[in-house]
Parts: sequence; C-alpha cells; structure tokens
Amino acid sequence: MIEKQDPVQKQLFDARRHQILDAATAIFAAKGFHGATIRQIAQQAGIADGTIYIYFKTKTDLLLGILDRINESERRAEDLSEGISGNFDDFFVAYLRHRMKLLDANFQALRAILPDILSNPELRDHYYRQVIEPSFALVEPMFRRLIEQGIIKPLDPVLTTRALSSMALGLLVLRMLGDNEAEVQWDRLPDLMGELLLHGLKKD
Amino acid sequence: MIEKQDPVQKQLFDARRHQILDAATAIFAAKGFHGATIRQIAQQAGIADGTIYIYFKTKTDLLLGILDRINESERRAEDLSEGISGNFDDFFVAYLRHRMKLLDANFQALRAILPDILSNPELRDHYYRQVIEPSFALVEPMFRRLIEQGIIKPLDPVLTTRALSSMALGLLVLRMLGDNEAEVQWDRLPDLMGELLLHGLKKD
Amino acid sequence: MIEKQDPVQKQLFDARRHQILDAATAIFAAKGFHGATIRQIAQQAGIADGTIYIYFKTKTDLLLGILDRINESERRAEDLSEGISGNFDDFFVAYLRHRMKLLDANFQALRAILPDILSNPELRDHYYRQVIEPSFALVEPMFRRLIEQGIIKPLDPVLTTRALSSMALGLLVLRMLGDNEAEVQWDRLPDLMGELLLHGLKKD
Amino acid sequence: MIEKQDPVQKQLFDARRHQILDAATAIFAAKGFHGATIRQIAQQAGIADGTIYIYFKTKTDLLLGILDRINESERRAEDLSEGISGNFDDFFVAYLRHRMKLLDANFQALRAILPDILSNPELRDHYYRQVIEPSFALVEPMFRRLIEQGIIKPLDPVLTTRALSSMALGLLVLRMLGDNEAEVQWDRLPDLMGELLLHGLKKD
DNA sequence: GATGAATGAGAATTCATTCAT
DNA sequence: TATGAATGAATTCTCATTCAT
Repeated sequence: MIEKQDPVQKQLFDARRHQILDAATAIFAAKGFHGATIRQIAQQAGIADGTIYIYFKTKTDLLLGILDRINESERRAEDLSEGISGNFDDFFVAYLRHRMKLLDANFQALRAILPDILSNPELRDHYYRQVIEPSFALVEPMFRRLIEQGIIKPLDPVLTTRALSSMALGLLVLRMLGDNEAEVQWDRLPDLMGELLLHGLKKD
Repeated sequence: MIEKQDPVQKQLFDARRHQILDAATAIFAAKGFHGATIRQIAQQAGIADGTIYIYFKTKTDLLLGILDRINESERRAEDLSEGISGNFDDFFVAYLRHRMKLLDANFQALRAILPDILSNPELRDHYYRQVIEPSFALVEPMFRRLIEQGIIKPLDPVLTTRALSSMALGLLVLRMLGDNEAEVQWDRLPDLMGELLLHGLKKD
Repeated sequence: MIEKQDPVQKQLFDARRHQILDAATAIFAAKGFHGATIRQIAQQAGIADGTIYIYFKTKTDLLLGILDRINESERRAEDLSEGISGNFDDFFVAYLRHRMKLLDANFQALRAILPDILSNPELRDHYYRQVIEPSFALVEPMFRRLIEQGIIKPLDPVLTTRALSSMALGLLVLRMLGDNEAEVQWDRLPDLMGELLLHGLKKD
Repeated sequence: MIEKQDPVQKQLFDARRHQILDAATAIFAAKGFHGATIRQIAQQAGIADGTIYIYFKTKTDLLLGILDRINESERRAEDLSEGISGNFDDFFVAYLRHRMKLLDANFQALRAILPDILSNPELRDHYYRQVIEPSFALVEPMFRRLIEQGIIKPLDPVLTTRALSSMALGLLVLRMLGDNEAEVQWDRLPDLMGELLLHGLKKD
C-alpha cells in the first residue's frame, strides 16, 4: 500500500509482481482460473500463500494483472503498424505476421484469461474496452481510408474489421481447443491469410 | 439406472432432462460454469436441488448434456450441406448462412460451455473430437476436390479449412466478448464473409 | 397402520416384513447401518423404496426389527437350558454348545446390529435390557445355587457370570473382526471352552 | 505436506493433532463415527472446521489417527510382558492385570473406533493386522512352549489363544454395552480371570 | 516484507422420507 | 398396497483471505 518511490524498492516490487504473474499465468493456463488455487500459484512462484496478497488484493486481480501485461505487450508492439509505407499488399501481410506473432507470444497468457473473460461479465467488459475496442478503433478508420483511396472494395468497414480480426481470433481459439495443425503450422498462417483475405479462394 | 422402457415414462424423463438442461444453459451462460450453483439451476428449473441428481450424476454432466444437445442439433442440420449442386459461389454462401444460423441458434449453449471447454482438458478433447474434427473431416476433402477441379486456388487444404472455419468461430467468440455489431448484424455477416473469402478485399 | 386381523392378511404382512428384514440384515452386515441405503435394501428385497416405509417407520426400525428376531430366536431356544439334569460338567458343555450354535446361527444378524448397538445409546440400552440382562438373570442365580451345592468354587457370581459370558461374546467379536480360526473352527470351541472354564489351563 | 523439521514447529503440530484426536475420540465415543459431525469435533477442540483438514485429510483419517494412538500405547506397554520370571501363575495374573489396565486406559478410544472397525472392511483388516495378529503372534508360541515344558495342558494353542483373549475382549465389549458391573468392578476382574483360566470353575 | 496456520463461508452431493398416482 | 420421482436438510470438504509472529 505504501507507494514505491524509492526506485530500487519499486524495482524489487515489480520483479516480485512479475514473478507472481508468471506463476499465475502458468497455473491458470494449465488448470483454468477456478481449477487453480492460490497455494499452487504460491508454490509455483516459490513463495508463501500470504505473500501473494501483498502484491494483489484478490485472486481475480491476478487475472487483471495478466491482462494488463498483455495490453502492455500490445501497446509496445503497436508502433510497428505505423509504417504504412509502400505497397498495401505487403503491408497487410506484414501486419498479419506481426499480429499472429503477438498472439503466439501471448498464447499462454491469453489461454489463462480467455475462459474467464468469456464467463465473467465484469472482466469481459474490461477486456473488450481495453483490448478489442482500441484495436478496432485503429483498423476501422484505416479501412475507410483504403476504400476512399480505391485500394480495397467498398465493403462495410465495421463488419469487415470484425470478420478479418475474427479469423485471427478464431485461429487462436482453435489452437486453444487443441488443434494440432494450428499449433505447429502457426507461422505459415499469415501468408495464407494474406492471400485468402486479399484475393479470395477463387482462381483469378 | 433402470432404462425407461415405458414410452410415457421415457417422455416424462426426457422432458425433465431438457427442462434441467435449459435451466443449466441459461445459468451457465450468464455466470459461467463455476459461477453457477446447483441451487440456482434448480431454482431456475423450478425444482429441488436433489432432483437434478436424479437426471445428472454430477454438475459436470450438465455440461456434457448441453454439449450433446449441440451435437445433436449439428447432426440434424448436417444434411443441408449435401446439396453441392450448381454454382460453387452460391453454395458457399448458402453454406456460410447455414453455419452462421446454426451458431446463432446454439449461441447461448455455446457460451455456456465454451469457457469450460477451453480450460478443462478432458472436456476440450471431448469437444474437439465430437464437434471440430468431424466438421474438418467434411470440409477438408471438399477443398481438395475443388482444387483438383480447378474451381479454387491450390492453397493448403488443411490450413485453409482452419482459416475459413476460424472466421466463423472468431466471430462467435467476438460476439461472446460483448461486441455489439457482431450481435446485431449477425445475419449480414454470411454475405460479407462470402465476398471476402471468395474474392478477397482487393478491388479486382 | 391398520391392524392385521384377517389371518391371511397378517401372514402376507409378516412374510413381507421378514423379506425386508432379510434384505436389511444382508446389507447391514455387508456395509454397516450407515453405509447401507434404503434403496440398496429395497433392491435386495426386490421391492420399491417406498414400500419399506409401509412396513417400517424409519431406517432405525429395521435395526430394531432385526434385533427382535434375534430375541425371538433366543427365546425359542431358551427351553433347552432347562434340562439341568444329571452331571454338571456335561450340562455345562451342552449349554456352551447350544449358546455357541445360537451365536453362529445369528451371526449375520448380530454383525448387522452390533456396530450400531455399540454407538447408539438408545439402541444399546434396548439391547442390554432385552438380551443381556435377561440372560444374566438366568445364569447368575444358577451359579449361586451351584456354589451353595458345593459343585463349583465360591467365586463372585456376578463377575463370574460376566467373565464366562464374555468369552463367547469375545469370540463372536473376534470372528467379526475377521479372525479366520474363529470362523472355521467355531464348532470346536465349545469343548475347549468347557475344559478351560471347568478345569483351567494348568495340568491337574 | 511439508515435513515439520523445526522441532518447535513439529511440537506445535503434534500438540494440535493430539488436541484434535482427543476431541474426535470424545465425540466418536459418545455418538459413533457417523453420528459425529466435523463441526462437533471442531467445537469440542475449540477450533474451526477447516483447521481439522490441515491435520487430517478426511474424517476417516481421524479414526486411523485414534487407532494409531492405541497401537502406540500397546507398543509402549509391550515390554512388560517380557518379565516371564519365576512362577507361571503369578506371571499369568500379572499379565492379565497389565492387559486389562491397558484396555481400561484405552477404553474411550476403543469405544470410539470399534463400531466402525466392525462395519468397515478396510478398517477391520487394518486393525486385525496391526493389533490382533501381532498380539496372537506373541501369545501362541508362548503357549506352545508352556505345553512342551509340561506347565499347562496340551490344548490346541491356536484356539486357546483365541478363547483366552476373547474373555478380555468380551468383557470390554460387555462394558461398552453398558454393563455396570464390568464398569465399576473392572479392577477386580484380572484376579477372577486368573483363577478361572488357570484352575477352572470346579472345586479341586 | 514474508510467512503459513487458522478461519469459516460456501458448494456439491447424498439419501431418508413423503406422497401423488 | 405398491411405486419411485421429488424433496431438501444435512454434511463433508475446499480454499480465498486474514493476521499474529
């Protein structure tokens, strides 16, 4: 509760927080939020049960902590999307690669939180507003611009944004559901998605 | 334990089972499996706690019961996919409409089970093998045939199957995450998806 | 609740009662009173759960019913003990044989009720007053007479009665505890007990 | 789960365990295993329900804990039986006094566990193997030796061992059944048993 | 800060008993 | 009488959270 103003103190504090979140991510991913116990997380982190409560007020706060780290990782990565230089097709595939790599990097964390995000209304809203909405707010106007510029077809930008994003989201969930192809061929997906979404299934 | 051979008895038994599953679906969808209590489900069904245990051995069996009803609904609908007559584009959009309508019809049930399917390895395997795998086993060979026939591009059928299916799955999850557009414009999605997946974003 | 005055009705009623008590004895003996369920007893008896409650008010009444049948069997057998004719040693051994055979015949029933008699104070008093006390009331005065007649040593008749009876009771319990020798050599015990109790371990 | 290596910690742990077992013994003895609730035991021990589960995994483990304490008390006392010095008659009576005193000391604990030992097959085997069998394994060979040495009659040592032990066991059970004489005159029993078992009922 | 024993609310499940058919 | 579906009280056990050391 005391503000960590001493930078050394703060660093120690943050390190411990991350240590706990790492443990929580691993345990939640393996057993789900409800299947995991504070004791298991504490053991995984190599600390005592009570210590967790110095860094997180409740078990649910661990979930929020994991979510925040995902957010941060997204934000840190966001700048890449800025380079809308040159050819759109290339940019689009590069963007897909970037997004899919991000999902891959956060896979365990996403698996740890997604089930509960889906069933806990409060958490769901938090996630939608913190992660999904900002992402759409970035993509949607871009589509509008591209349509205006005559680069892509005049499809409904709202629904198109959702349909495209959903392919990545769906692949993530499919992988969580245990699909082995999604797991092992993950890196090959962006190119395929690019071809598919830019030019479609049909020959010519 | 005793098989209900008397058809009247059997009908009463099945009716009560469905009544309980309806209640469980509603409560699980609203609060998640772990957030729901047997008492709440019983109250929702208008029966006593203990009565549930006459029809389902454990709380988890309710989840399996819901899953079975989804399976059944899929199986009942499967025959529609047979009519691969005429033009591929039309068939493809018709198929998307059909699938999306099915997801819509089972939305509450899917929301009730998905979170736990994602975090319970046993349930996950059950679901993957019962629902996902059979579906892929239908779609994948179809793509192979279409490629051979020169109707669609020679893309990897394994990954293509997954990418296409994932768009629908992702939209389902997006809707579960509280996306209002996915909710209210659900019916407009199949046509958009058809255009997108058949011909791509790019203008010509 | 209706008095069975019609003798045919009464006989049917009693037959059903015995059928239920047989089932209860078997199940209680195998699983203990608390481990047994009314459903199991009903199944064993080949009737419906509810039917048991037409013949017995509560589950505990089944225990009392079994106890009553043991009592009855003891009472029916009691007259044998009357023949105190001739030589005491022979009578004593004959009596032991008779008692041990009775315990053997009632073994399953006793195993069914003893654990609960030991832990349920109400039942315990009932049993002590109905079975133990009357038995002691028969044996004790006999010892007094035998002492007066100079046939046996002037030992405290109260404690001697208890010590002697306890050897049989103890052997019964030992057999219940799973002692195989007590089980298979039960018939050889009365003679040994006779020698031991009449003349002791010591040579001459 | 973690071994208590700190001796102070270990002592606190053991003290709490004993406190709980004392409470459990009292409640089980009064109401039987099934009649007792964890709540009652916790209240008797002056702790919270959950605390019991820190020290014992299940309610049944309390029973095993009580049994282990009885075993320990038997083992600690066993050495007394070694002093087979001098006259056999004196030794025999001394041994009876010792055994009966032990039963007296463990009376409440035995009453707490015996009913369930009789009805729970698993527990029954455990008890027979841990307590009864080792005791017989000590007494039986002794009888064989005494017979060889011509000190006692050539009776079947297997059955004799059982008959003699059963007198003590039977008296214990008789006392549990509420026999007041067995209760208040317990201390007078060993001498009577000695006379009876060594020399018999018969005058000369 | 760190610990981990203690707490006690809460939940799934069982089963004796009832009662409409 | 007989049935067996329905009831709901009661119980064990779990585990997030607290707090004295």
